[in-house]
Amino acid sequence: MSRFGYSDEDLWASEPIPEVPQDASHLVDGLTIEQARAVTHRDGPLLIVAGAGSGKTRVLTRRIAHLLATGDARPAEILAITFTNKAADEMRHRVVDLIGDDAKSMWVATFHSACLRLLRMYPTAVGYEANFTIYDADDAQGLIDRLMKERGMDGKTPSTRAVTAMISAAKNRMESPSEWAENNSFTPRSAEIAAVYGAYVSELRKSNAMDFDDLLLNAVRLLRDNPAILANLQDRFRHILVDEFQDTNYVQNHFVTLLADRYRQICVVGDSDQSIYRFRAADVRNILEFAERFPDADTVMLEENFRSTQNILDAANAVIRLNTSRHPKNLYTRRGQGSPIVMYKGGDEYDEATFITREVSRLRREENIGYGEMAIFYRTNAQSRVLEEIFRGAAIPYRVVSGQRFYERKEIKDALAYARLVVNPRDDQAVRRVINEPKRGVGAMAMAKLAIFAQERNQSLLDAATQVEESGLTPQAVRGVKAFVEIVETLRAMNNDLSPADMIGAIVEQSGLGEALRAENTEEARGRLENLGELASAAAQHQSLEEYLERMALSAESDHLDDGSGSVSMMTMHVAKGLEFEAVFVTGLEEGVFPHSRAHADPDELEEERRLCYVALTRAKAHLALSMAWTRTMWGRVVDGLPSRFLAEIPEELTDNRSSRAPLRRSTFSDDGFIGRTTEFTEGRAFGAGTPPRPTSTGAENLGLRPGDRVVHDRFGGGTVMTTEGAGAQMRADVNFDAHGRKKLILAMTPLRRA
DNA sequence: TTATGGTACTCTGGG
DNA sequence: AGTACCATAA
Repeated sequence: MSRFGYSDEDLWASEPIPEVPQDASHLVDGLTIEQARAVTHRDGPLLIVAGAGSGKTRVLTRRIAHLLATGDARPAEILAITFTNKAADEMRHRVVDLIGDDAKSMWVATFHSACLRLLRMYPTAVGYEANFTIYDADDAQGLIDRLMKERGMDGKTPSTRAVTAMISAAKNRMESPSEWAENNSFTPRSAEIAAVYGAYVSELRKSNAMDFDDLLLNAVRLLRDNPAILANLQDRFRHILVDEFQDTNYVQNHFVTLLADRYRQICVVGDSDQSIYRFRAADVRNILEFAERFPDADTVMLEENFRSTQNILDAANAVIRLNTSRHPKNLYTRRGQGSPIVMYKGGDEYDEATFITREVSRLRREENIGYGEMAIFYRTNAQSRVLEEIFRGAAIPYRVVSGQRFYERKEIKDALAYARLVVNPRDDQAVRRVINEPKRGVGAMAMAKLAIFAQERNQSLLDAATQVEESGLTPQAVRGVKAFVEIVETLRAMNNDLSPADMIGAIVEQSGLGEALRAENTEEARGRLENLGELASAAAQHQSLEEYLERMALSAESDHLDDGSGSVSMMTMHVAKGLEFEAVFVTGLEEGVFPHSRAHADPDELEEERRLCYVALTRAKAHLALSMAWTRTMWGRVVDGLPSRFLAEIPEELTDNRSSRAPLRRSTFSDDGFIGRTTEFTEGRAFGAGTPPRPTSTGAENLGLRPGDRVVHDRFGGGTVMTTEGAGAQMRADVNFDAHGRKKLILAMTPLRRA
């Protein structure tokens, strides 16, 4: 058994085939006819079109159990692919519950971890050493940024971000740098971008490292270019099941198709309406065209929803119906109409959050719904802060299910960078990360010189660093580099004798990270130390540092989420996919927030936002509330918002408008455009009853304002226009007020005149 | 040359 | 409200 925890013998271990197949009939108990068809279908490709809440996971797990119980498959012949580790774990547990421990030798994994496992078994077939490490998104972007700057690109146009995204997209389409250049000749600076892409690829190889995209890409290369290995794996994985197939991209589809090509025992499950990973190169066509790729495929449609009330389904259907590229479906439920969908339009995000705490308490009190059965969704992570603040104030237990991985915290990444060097001394990005962490006098200049020195000698950074005396660095820098080399070598020697947990401890102490944090003596530093302690305890569960490292690299924080535990869950709508809650709150339903402003100019993006909305709404079993805020602080500035189009798309008869008539928090009126007219709205007007509190225009949008113009605001006084955008009723201006700072205002709502 | 404090810029989304 | 980048002091 290798230190990575996988081996060939492991893969080929023979298993006894049950002499007498177990009785499998109980595995279709309680299923609908269509579900049972999906479970018992044999011989040939199968597409399961599974609407939201149609019992998809149940069908998948029953199908696997059924394959095993009937003796049609041995556990070792099954490869089941999901998108999250959490889904994989759950599926494995549920199958084990159904048919027992035999099932443990199945491969139930995410695309990334399945590919990684294969690559660890055959690294040399794709030109890697077995101890390759994984570059996370930060490492990748950092490397690309450096390569761009070396080529005189300043990282502005195109931005490092944009180039990183282009390279990732190219990899996911399996385009080489030269192919990319050909296909993108109209992209500004395409030749330079292609050069960066090419250099990026070779840097990764030189460092014996792969990025996330490489895991998929190299796995496909492994299969495509090594017929013997492919044949072996096809024999091994005779039964392939893929969950969330609508979110697969070109490489993933390729991977699955190669493996399934021989025996064609492939079952894919998905719902085109829930495809929300376009930004990750997911291609809905993979599911829409599955039947063309496998002409002998059978299709099962699961249209009965077992999760939500009809009101919730009607609302979700009303929104998704407006998309054009989809398989029309007709979701129905036998659960009855249910309670209406609650709508709330708050003055600002604090008011919105306060409404949610009130409603959470009411649901708990009157409907007897536990906190653990409630969830709050938002479009972007930044929106969680105010919600957390208000929940803390209301003393309601909550937890944020962060999309951010635990290991993205700085201290964790630093410790893991040392660990990566222990495993793979050629990991240059890890050297760059921690050679001066904690500070040992090796700054940017020293690092640049060391890199040139290494390049001249065609060595990795760490190898070059061992001969730093010859590099011509300043004495201070030489001392620092030598100390660093010493630390890494000590740690490498220790790795043979220490457990993973002790290794993390040794890393923290030997590197000086621990001491630096203790010296800081702040609350924050103590928190970071605690995180490092957590890292060590988590490592205790693993065989080796190597194995732990890769588990960390591919794990999301949401994977470690235990269920319920009596707290209200807060998460992005993307994280929410696949989950369900008794009560769901969807927040921030404002144009520009949700749908995100990025989608306004792009119909495809808008369709994706709509699918995201569909996903969010269909998470709710019994209670659904939608809310927005008329003003919201974003980027530290107060911004006016208009209700999301999604709100208007939901038929009014399904809803119950609970917008507050109570006097709003002062902050609502202290910072935005309609101050000074509050009496006009508060006297007898149903503010918040579903209409904007500003029936007429102030006329400020017709002043023809341009940057540099001086203006006077009823309350904020004099100011200078910085920028304007839009026109007519939608026209906004960014004004820098002499006494009140910068505000972003919708002019039609703003009591503003020329100075 | 490196460490540090102030200013600019950004916030989709995740393995 | 953070974080990245840049000018300035040590």
